[in-house]
Amino acid sequence: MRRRKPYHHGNLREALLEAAIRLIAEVGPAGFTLREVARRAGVSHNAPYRHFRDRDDLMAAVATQGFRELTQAMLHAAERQSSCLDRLKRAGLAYVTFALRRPEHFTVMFDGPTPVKTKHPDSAQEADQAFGTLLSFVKSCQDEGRLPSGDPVELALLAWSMVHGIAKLAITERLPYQSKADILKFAEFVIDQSLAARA
Amino acid sequence: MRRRKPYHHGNLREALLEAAIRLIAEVGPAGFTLREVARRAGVSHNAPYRHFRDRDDLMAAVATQGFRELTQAMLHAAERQSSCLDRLKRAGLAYVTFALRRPEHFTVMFDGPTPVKTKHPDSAQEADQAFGTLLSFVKSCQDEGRLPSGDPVELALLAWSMVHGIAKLAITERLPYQSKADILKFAEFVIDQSLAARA
DNA sequence: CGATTAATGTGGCCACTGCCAACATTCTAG
DNA sequence: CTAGAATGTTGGCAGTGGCCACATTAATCG
Repeated sequence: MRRRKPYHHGNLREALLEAAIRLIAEVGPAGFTLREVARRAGVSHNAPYRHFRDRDDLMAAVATQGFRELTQAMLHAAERQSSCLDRLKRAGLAYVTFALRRPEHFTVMFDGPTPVKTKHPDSAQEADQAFGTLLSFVKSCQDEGRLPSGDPVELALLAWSMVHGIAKLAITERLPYQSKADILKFAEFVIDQSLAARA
Repeated sequence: MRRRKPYHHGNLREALLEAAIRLIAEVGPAGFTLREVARRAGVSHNAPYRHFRDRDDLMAAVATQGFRELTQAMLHAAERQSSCLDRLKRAGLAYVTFALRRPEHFTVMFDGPTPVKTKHPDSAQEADQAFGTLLSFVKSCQDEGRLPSGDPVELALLAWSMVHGIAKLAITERLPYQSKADILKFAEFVIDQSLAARA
């Protein structure tokens, strides 16, 4: 759409998104401020309104990007795994890894009560795609008879709840593990337990 | 401490807490405002500062109360269960039920990045007690040989992650279930799967 | 080309917030 | 009964989100 320096600033929208992400990383989603974002992008406090309806709209854009990255991370992690169960496991670990690497993204993606979902279809669609990725791994395991047949959605939701719980507790520092490595080890333990049960 | 009508207002602290909880229930933790709480309690916008250091301190008080209620709910649910596994299962379901009944409390309790934990020891202590309750159920199952021996903390964290993930996804409306009954049915399915695996 | 029009960025404004300081009132001790 | 502590009030400041009217630049079309 905008290949060459398009308008006044250049490409403000992208710049604002970047600035927003960095700001959230510094002060958290709560301390996040539209005006500070504008400041960092070097524009007036009102410029962002030309690209985002309001504060929440910018947040939703951050979330959208986060979901895309999450989907990619899961797909990438599952590559080159010969066993379908391994693919599922790797995807789950990638989910937790993503949360640890981008805790602010993760928070924005999942803490919004759901205004994001109703008023920002882009975000919702990317979220569905992320879940769809997990779901496809579950289905392929069922096809190979490595998971019990039954509602694949229910099983995928089980897996999702699992890794989501771990991720959320981890980034809010509720788990008694210090390093990311320890957290991932715990995640692996949990996933192995769940998968071993029905292998 | 304060049995008889103590001071000017009566007992402002309690009134503020109640007003805060109702306000959060209406507008969510984000839209929550100290001044609005004061308004609802019928006092000036600065009165709350005599009872709470700042906004976060009030939030922490809400969280503290939430953790207490959560602990009670789990203990109560586990009563009169003859099997230790049933106690564990009931406690887990009570965790999800609590989240569904008091989503605002739950959000305040677990969404804070962790300023709550460091600056508000009361809240942290009540949170530990809630986890301790879960842990005790796990331990008693191990003692009876109904759960594999091993680090009980690790198993309790597994259980916690599980129900926490379900609860969080449920109250942010990420699960494709409409009624609380359906959500609880799903939670039961998940718990049964996990427990059946190692019975 | 040149002028019109839409897209983008700016400064000013309002209501609101959290929090601080100074002051007023009421309770409790001595 | 009085001094001092506890509680509540008024006023103020800096900062925010979001609206408006205005300025400036880019894209389009005669």
